[in-house]
Amino acid sequence: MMKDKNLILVCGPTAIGKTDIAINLARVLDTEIISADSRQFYREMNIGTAKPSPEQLAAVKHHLVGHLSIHNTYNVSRFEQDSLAILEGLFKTHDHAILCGGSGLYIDAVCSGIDDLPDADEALRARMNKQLQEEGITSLQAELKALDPEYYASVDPENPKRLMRAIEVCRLSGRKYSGLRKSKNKKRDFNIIRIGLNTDREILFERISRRNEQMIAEGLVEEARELYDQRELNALNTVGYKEIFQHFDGIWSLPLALEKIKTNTRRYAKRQLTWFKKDPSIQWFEPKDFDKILQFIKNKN
RNA sequence: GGUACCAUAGCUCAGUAGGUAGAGCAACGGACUGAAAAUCCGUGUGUCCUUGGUUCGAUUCCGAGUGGUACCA
Repeated sequence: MMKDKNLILVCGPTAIGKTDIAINLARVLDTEIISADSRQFYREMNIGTAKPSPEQLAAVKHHLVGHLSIHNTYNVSRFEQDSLAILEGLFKTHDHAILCGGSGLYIDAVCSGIDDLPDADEALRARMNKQLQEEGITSLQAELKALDPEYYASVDPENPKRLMRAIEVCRLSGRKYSGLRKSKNKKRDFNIIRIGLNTDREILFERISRRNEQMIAEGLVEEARELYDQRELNALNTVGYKEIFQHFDGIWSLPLALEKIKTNTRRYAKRQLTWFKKDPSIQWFEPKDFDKILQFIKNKN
C-alpha cells in the first residue's frame, strides 16, 4: 500500500489556468504532471489545444502530452492504463503526483476506474453509422431495445453515440451492456486530492475570448491548414480546428469563424463545469489563490 | 431641412383583423463508462421606444416626441 502517496487532481473548465497552477504545484512539491486532456495527446495539434509551451514543458516533466499522432487510435481505457503505469513509477521516488486536465471522463477513469468492456470496433461502427444515415435513429433504437431492454430504458434514446456504443458492446461480448457495467469504484492505493478551479462566468468567458484571439495571433489558421487534409479524423473534430475548416470551405469568414470558436469554447467550458460540479469531493478555488491551494494540500498530508 | 419606412427577448426578426407576445441564434440548466474539446436532452429570460388620444381594454389604431435607415434637398 502507498497510503503516503498523493495524487493531486487539478481540474476545471478550459482557459481557467490549470496549466500554471499545476506547474507551480509541481515545482513546490518537486514532482511531475500527467495531462488529462484528450486533445493535447496529439503531437500535430499545438496552438489550438493550448498545449503547455516548450518552456513550460521544459520546466516540469509532463506525461501524455503529444505522445500520440492524430492517426493513432486511443481511448479512455488505454489512458487509464498509461496513467496508472506512470503513477506507479513516479510514486517510487515521489510522494506527490499531479493529474491536470479538463477531460472529465478521462479523469474519472484514473481516479475511479472504468469497467472491463470491449474496445471500439471500426467495422461495426461503420455499419452502424451507415444504418443511422440510411434508416434513421429509430433503427438503432429498435436494435438496442432487442439486445438490452434494461439499458435501453435508461439511455438517452436520441443520442446516437450512446446507442451505438451499447449495441457495439452487446455484439462484441455476446452479453448485455447493462450486465457488464458494474459502475463500481476501483480502489486506488494512493490518496487523491481533488482541486477544482473556477471563477465568475463573466471572467471565464473573457479569458476564453482572449485565449482564442491569442491562438489566431500565434498561427492557428496556419496550423489548421496543415491538418485540413486530415479533417475527417476524430482528433480533428475539435473546437478551434473545425471552425477554421469551415472557413477554408468558404462557409464562414475568418472573423465569423473566430466568433464560432469562442461560442463553442464557452459551451465546452459549460459542459466541463456540469461534469465536475457533480463530484462533491472536489474542493474549489479561484485560480489566483495558489497559496490557499497549497495550504489545502499540505493540510491533507 | 423635406418625404418615406422602421423601433418587440442579449442579437436577427415574426406576430397580435385591439384581449399584455414567439422563432432561430446566444444564454442558462442537465445527461454522460473505449469517438468525450465528442454526442445528446431540457428551459423564454420582455416597461412590445416615450408620451397624449380613442376604447371596457392599446404592443397593435390616431397624434406628437425621440432615435435609426433610405431617398430628396
